[in-house]
Amino acid sequence: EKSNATHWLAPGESDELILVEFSSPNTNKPLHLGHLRNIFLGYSVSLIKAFDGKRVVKTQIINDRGVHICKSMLAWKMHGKGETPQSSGLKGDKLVGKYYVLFDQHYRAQVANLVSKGMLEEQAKKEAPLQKMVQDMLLKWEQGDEEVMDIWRTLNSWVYDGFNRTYDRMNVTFDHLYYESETYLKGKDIVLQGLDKKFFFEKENGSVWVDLKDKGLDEKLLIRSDGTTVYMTQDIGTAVQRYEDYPSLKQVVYTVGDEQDYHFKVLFLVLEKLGYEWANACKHLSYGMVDLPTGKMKSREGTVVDADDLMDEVVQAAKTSSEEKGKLDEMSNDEQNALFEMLGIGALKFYLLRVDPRKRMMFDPQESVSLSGDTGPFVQYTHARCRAVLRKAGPLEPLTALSQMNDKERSLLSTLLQFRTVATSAAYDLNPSAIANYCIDVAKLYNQFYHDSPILKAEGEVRAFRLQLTSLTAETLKTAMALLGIGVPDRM
RNA sequence: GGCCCAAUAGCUCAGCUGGAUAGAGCAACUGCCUUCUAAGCAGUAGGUCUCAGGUUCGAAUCCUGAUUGGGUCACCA
Repeated sequence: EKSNATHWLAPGESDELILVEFSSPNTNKPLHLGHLRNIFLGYSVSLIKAFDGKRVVKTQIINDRGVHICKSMLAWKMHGKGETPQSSGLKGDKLVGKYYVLFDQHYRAQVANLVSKGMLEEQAKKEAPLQKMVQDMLLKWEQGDEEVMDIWRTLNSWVYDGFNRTYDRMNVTFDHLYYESETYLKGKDIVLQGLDKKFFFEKENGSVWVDLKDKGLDEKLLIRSDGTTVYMTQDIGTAVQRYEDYPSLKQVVYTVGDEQDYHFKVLFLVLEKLGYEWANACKHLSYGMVDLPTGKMKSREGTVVDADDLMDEVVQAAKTSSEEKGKLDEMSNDEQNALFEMLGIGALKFYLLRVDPRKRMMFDPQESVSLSGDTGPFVQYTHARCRAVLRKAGPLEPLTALSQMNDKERSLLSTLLQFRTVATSAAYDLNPSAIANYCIDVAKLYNQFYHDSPILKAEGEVRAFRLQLTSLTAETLKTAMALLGIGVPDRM
C-alpha cells in the first residue's frame, strides 16, 4: 500500500513569506569558524522552511561601514603601497584582514609607547595618533570625501569577491543583500517620530532613551547626545526597511549568537512599542557559540579558525581517505575532486549542524574531519550504498503484495514514514539538528537491514519490497541531507 | 551583584509536549569482507542523568533552591 507513497518527499505549498537573516559579516576581516555555524544554520533553516512550504527570502546585512573598516583602510593607505589581490595573490578578504591586523599592531605599539611615558592606558588609547586618524577618516567617510570613499569602495569590493568565493564553496546563496551603509540612518527618523509620540524620552544632554522597566528590563540608549545612532537604532531601521520591501512577511528569523539575546529582547519590545503589529513575528534564532578545545575563540589572540583553511582541511581529509579506500578508479579527476568537495564540506556542515543550535558546542578539529561514526560521510556512504544496489537491480518492479516484514524492515520503514513529521517540527523549531539526527537514524537502520537481509538475491515480492525500501531510503536521505545543504554521491 | 542559558558514560552529543531495563558516536578491547560498497555490521566494558527538596501512580524531562560553567548588563557593533 505504501509502494508509491513518496508524497512526503515533496515540498509543501503555502504562500507565507518568511525572511531569514544570517551570516552578516563585517567587511574588515575574513570569515571564520564562528561564522560557519551561523551560515550553515541560517541557510539550512531557510531550506527547511522552504520544504515546509514557505516562500523564503535569504538575507544578510553586510556591516560595511564604521571604525572597523576604516582601520583596514588607514593601514592599507599608509603601508599598502597600492597592494591589490592581484598583485599579492591574496584573496580579497584575506588582504583586507591583513591590514586590519597591521593597524592593530601599530596602534598597540603607540599606546604602549604613550603608557611608558607615564600616560594612563585609558587616555593613551584615545590619544594615540592612529586612533585620531581613524576618527578623522570615519568623519571624512560620513562627509563623502572623494579619496576616502574611493578607498572604501575598493577595499570592500575586494572583500566581497573573497566572501563570494567562500560562499560559493559552501554552496550558500542569498536573495537580498542589505548594506549597513545604505540603511544606518533610517532608524534615526523612526526613533525621533517615536519620541514625538512619547514612546521614548529625552535626557538633558539630548540623548534619546527607551524605558523598558515595566517589562523587567532597563533603560536603553537609542540616539547619542551628539545625534548619532547606535547599533539598536540601525536595527530598528533595517527591521522597518524589510517590512517595506516585503509587506507580506509572516516571520523574520534573525540568526544571531546568544551573546545578543538581550539586544534582541530589547529590539522586539521597542518595535512593539512603536506600534508595529509585525513585531511579534520577529524571532531571534539564538545559537550557542563554538568553543575550541584550546578555549574560546578570540580574534585578537589569533585563536580563530579561518573558514577557508578549515574547508581546505576537511576536503583534504576526504581526499586522503578516499584514495586509501581506492574505490574511485572509474572516475575522472574532475569527478573525484567534486566528490572530495562534497564529502569534505558535507562532513563539516553535518558536524556543525548535528548539535542543537541553541546549545554551545565544542569544535574538535580531529572529529570534524572524521568520516566514520555519526558523520555526514556516514550518511553519504549509506546513500551511495543504496544507489550501488539499485544500479545492479535494474528497473524497480511495482510492489503488488507483501505477506510479511522482518523486524529490521519494519523499523526502517516506520522511520522512513516519519520524515514529513520530523521536517515539519524542525521547521517549526528552526532546528536542523533534528534532521541531521534523523539522517543518522535512517542510515543506521538501513545498514542493519542491509547487513542481514539479502536484497538482490531475494526472490519475488521480498526482492521487490527490499528494492523499494532501498530506493525509498536513498530518496529520503537525499532529500533530508539537501535540507542541511549537503549533497549525497551515487558512489564513493 | 541583577538578569539569561547550560549541566546526561573518560570525551562529543541524542533523549519530542513526563511513561517500561537512560541511547549513539569517539577512545579501549573482541569478532565479521571467495556472496549486494567493511566510510559498514555485531559484541565487551563504561552512567546515583551535578546536588537537595517538591509535584505525580510514574521525573533525565515539570517546579523551587543550591553548586559549577558560560553569556550579558557601553553615548561598541
